[in-house]
Amino acid sequence: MGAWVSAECSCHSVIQNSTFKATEANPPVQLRVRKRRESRGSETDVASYSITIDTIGKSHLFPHTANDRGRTSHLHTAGAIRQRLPAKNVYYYRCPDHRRNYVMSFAFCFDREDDIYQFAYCYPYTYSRLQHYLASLERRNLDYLQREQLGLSVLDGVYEEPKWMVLNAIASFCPKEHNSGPKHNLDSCTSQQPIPAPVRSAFNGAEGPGLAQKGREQRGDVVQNSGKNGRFGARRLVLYLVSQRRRSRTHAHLDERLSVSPIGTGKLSSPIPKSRDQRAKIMYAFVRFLEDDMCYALPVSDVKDFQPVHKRDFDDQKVYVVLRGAGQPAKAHILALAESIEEFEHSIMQKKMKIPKMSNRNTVENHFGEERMPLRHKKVQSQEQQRASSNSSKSLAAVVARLERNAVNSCTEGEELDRLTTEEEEEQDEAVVPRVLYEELVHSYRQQEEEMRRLQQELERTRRQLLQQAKKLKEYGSLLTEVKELRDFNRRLQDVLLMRLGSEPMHDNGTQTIKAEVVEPISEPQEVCQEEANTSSTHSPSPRTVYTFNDGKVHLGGGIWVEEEKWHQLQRTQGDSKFTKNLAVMIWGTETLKNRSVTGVATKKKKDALPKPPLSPSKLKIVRECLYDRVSQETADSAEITQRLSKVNKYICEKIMDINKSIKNEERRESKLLIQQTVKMENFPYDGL
DNA sequence: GAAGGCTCAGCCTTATACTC
DNA sequence: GAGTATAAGGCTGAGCCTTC
Repeated sequence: MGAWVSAECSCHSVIQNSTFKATEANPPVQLRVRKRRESRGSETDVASYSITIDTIGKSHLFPHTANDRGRTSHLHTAGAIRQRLPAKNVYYYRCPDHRRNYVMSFAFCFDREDDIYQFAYCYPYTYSRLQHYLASLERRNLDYLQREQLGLSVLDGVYEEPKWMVLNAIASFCPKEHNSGPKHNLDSCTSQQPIPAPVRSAFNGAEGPGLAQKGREQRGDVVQNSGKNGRFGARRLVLYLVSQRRRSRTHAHLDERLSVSPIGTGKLSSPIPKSRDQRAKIMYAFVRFLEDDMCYALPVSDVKDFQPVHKRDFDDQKVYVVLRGAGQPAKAHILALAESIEEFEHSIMQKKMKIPKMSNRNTVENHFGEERMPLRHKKVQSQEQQRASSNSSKSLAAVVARLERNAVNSCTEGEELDRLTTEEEEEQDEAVVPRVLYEELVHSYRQQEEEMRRLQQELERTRRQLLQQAKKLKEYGSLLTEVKELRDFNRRLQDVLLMRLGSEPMHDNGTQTIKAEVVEPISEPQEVCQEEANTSSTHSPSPRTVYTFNDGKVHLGGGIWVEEEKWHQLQRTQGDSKFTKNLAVMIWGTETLKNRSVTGVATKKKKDALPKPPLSPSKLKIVRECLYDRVSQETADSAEITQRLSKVNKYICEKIMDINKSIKNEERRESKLLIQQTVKMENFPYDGL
């Protein structure tokens, strides 16, 4: 079919206000109707349509509406007969054809194409809940409220006992946009709002003994006008209380019982029978004049157009015209009614009657010399101010906390009815929150708390991971620094090695150098390392030498200086062994060497031998470097160089043993010489003889 | 000055113990 | 098992002295 449906919505549609109301121009929620290819038996003319509401998100649903099966059961249709759509025919699901948006779909058969069908997505308000609320209203003992049994409805052979309130007529006074259900109607009826209060007074007075003629005249107009604006009249409200299955019968019964026509078209029977004796007893009114806030107890006859029926038959918000002093009329509020002045005094002394503060002007004394600030008035005032200031910024947590507090209070009271009573009383001061909404808010709050805990745990875990990463990064930085140092050290070593390998003698311009004296001249010039410049002034500058000559000494490196002459002699020695041994004697001397070993390891040949102190590794290094310089000048074979250098320790060890051997031989020679001299001395006398 | 003998530093071998 | 450090002993040759 593919046409838009004029889906008129009631004001208590779940989709707030008019969002559910589809129009052809700009449908906020699209109702797409598609004719189904089916028929109901022989009634082929009856069209069956599949109605789909596009992009209706979960936020549009009642909290408990969408169950686990994704269905909703609170769709209603109001055509000729108002009925509830079966849950099995209503579907709520994600539709792939609508980009996986939520879609509500239900099938419906339009019996008559010329009729107007209204679909309403209503918030459920159960009969039991309504009964509880009515009970709580009864306990408030409102003078303008009376509840009585109106009639019985037939429901499958079982007679219900619906009760009806005369306030149903006033329910229609509320504007359409505020009429969101039976409970709201009742709230509106029983409140002190500008519209219900005078109407209520007029209504009570119209059929009751205290109704003024003017009020009687106004009643019909007000009711009639309100009935035009209101969506649900009295009869519609009745429909909430009785069974729908016997609507016509029950309705007729109610009409008969009420003896009324539809609201605004006929007269109402007296819903609140009042005793004239009760009215007759009201003799005095305690009033406060607006002009000076003075309070007086005056006869009710001084109040213009005021004939109270009972002690609370007045509107404390209404401004009455009261004859004051010498018959001068003045505007005043009625604070209380009593049979006598003594009763006023007694009530004030017993603090049963509170005198509200009328204005913010300076303190004034009332007739009794007392000034009282009614607690309730003060509470309401402060709450209104607080509500006005913080209503917009009220957080979800605060709302939930309040709801939880109310729930706890209600649970401690035990009885459900008491809880409802308490709730209804509180509802006068605070916004009413449905229980389903409360439960949803609590559930949402719990979920958010859980989510917050989870996020906090995740945050803590992430923080620990960051700390570990930072620690690893720090370790990595130190390792990186160490690697860099090692790399630099290795590079330096490589440079030194390359320098050693590339340091060749040296002169190519005829200038004699030190090494040229001891080694054979090399035909080709080679690069020399200029790592250490020759600062000696006694020799011709040789950029190829690696040793520093200064003041007759040669610096071998590591702070080791040797005599230049001895160094020259050393260069003339042949063989690695002699070179190494002589260099060792030059560096350490024989006196040091005879008491040392190369590595400090004790000899194994003698079990009780004590280890001799080792030679300095740095000086050993110098010896090796000198030998390396020498060998590298003779050969470029690294293997040979390595092999020859590996004998440095051995050479030095041999030198040490040779020294010791020499010493021993010397001792032996001395001893032998001594023996020989002794022998000569012993033989001398014989020779002389 | 030449030849021979002696001395001893240097070198090599061997043995031992230890480490890798 | 290979390599190393240490010690001891033997071999060699240069150097010195003596002798011729």
